[in-house]
Amino acid sequence: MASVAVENYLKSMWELGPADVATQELAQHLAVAPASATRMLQRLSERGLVAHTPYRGASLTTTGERKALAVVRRHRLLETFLARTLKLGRDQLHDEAERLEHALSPALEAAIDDYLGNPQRDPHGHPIPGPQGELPPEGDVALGDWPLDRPAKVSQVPDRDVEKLAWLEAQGLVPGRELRLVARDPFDGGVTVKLDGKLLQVAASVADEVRVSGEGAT
Amino acid sequence: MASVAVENYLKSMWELGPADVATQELAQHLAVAPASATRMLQRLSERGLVAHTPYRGASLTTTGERKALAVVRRHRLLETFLARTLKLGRDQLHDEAERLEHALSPALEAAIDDYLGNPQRDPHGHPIPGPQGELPPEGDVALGDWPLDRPAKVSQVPDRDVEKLAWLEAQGLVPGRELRLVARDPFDGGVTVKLDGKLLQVAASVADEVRVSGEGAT
DNA sequence: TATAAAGTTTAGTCCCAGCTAAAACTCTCA
DNA sequence: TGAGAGTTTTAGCTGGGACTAAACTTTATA
Ligand SMILES: [Mn+2]
Ligand SMILES: [Mn+2]
Ligand SMILES: [Mn+2]
Ligand SMILES: [Mn+2]
Repeated sequence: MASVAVENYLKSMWELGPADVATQELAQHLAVAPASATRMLQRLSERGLVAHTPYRGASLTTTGERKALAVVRRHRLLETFLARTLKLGRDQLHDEAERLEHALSPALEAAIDDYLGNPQRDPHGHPIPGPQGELPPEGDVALGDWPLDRPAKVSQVPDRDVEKLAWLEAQGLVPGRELRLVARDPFDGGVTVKLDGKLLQVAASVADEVRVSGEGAT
Repeated sequence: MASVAVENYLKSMWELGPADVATQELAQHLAVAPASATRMLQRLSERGLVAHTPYRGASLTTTGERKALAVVRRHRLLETFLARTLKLGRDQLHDEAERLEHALSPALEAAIDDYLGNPQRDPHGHPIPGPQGELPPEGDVALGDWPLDRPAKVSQVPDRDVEKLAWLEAQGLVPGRELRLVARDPFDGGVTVKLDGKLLQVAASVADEVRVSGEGAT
């Protein structure tokens, strides 16, 4: 029903939301000219998928969000499926899923979900929306915001940025890994963590994209 | 590089070739108006993928055939992959592969090929072209053309027609199955086969789409 | 508070790929 | 051989989705 372009716009809107998204931000995220984003927002608004206030920004309607979550679900199921079957590394998953997500029938989506045993998270630790878009509130917190000395477990790593992902992988900072914060740079938000007895400097830009939780941490 | 539409046209040209393909035949195969097929043939001709003689028909150039075989390879690898991992039935494979085949990167194609152990045939028994489009000549022969009483093994079944496929499956007429021809209708080309001691009437339209070979048949 | 800068939308084009209707071609057969 | 039937191409239109340049709003700054 929805074209590849429409699905991509909706997914971007969801990723940048839920607050009003600026035309320019959306355009940048999709590597498209601002004028193109405006045109599309008008079409999406026409179709009731987006609420657009000219010059002010746009946000997903309930219908739009439901469709966006369907794309996110397919994306994350595919990442999980490719990792499980083909043993692809975390840094190879995103780009493949980015294209395949638009070619998955409901039947195949269900078959994959079934095969994987209804997984709750993808290999980056991102939660997988349910068949109707259900997404339980998760208590994960940005690494930079975790209190000092409290044991934590890595729950989410970024999926888009292959550079960061490779570095995290090399340092062993992957979902499931336990660590503690030993220091926080008060200016730029960078942190020093201890994992496996070793100290590691994590830049603010990276710490922003890694999420942790206290669940199951010793 | 090539759009979904272009890839589909090339694949259809290959399936209908190698002789000159009529505009109408191509259009029908793609469920498109003849005028649309003409337009596309002109564009493909412009790009050197097709040799088109107005009012006479068109055929793939070497470059065009190479690209077509790349699509066929992805299609058949995907069918094999989905069957192996998700245990999808032979009748569920084609439609899914039809869309996914356009979203497969060279890296993922290679990973799947590797995972499957470089399969030579897909679940319908169709040969899978190699990475460079290599397709060894195969000696399989239409079921209707097989001599009487000589043992044969089913090597290929159709993939597009879910009806026929379901019937074949129900009768046990699947790749690998051994059988003998016991009679041939001289008028319409239908045949009677014996498999597992039981006799079975096979209509000409079905017998045309099933291929057999003598290899490994007792 | 006026004006400049930044952000957004409109206007005008382009390409792709589909459609219908009309014109052109080819083939067959009387 | 020359209609008429069938096939193919051309002509003209549509919609999706991209672009640049120009116009318009909003926001920031002097
Ligand atoms: Mn991803
Ligand atoms: Mn992910
Ligand atoms: Mn197929
Ligand atoms: Mn097949």
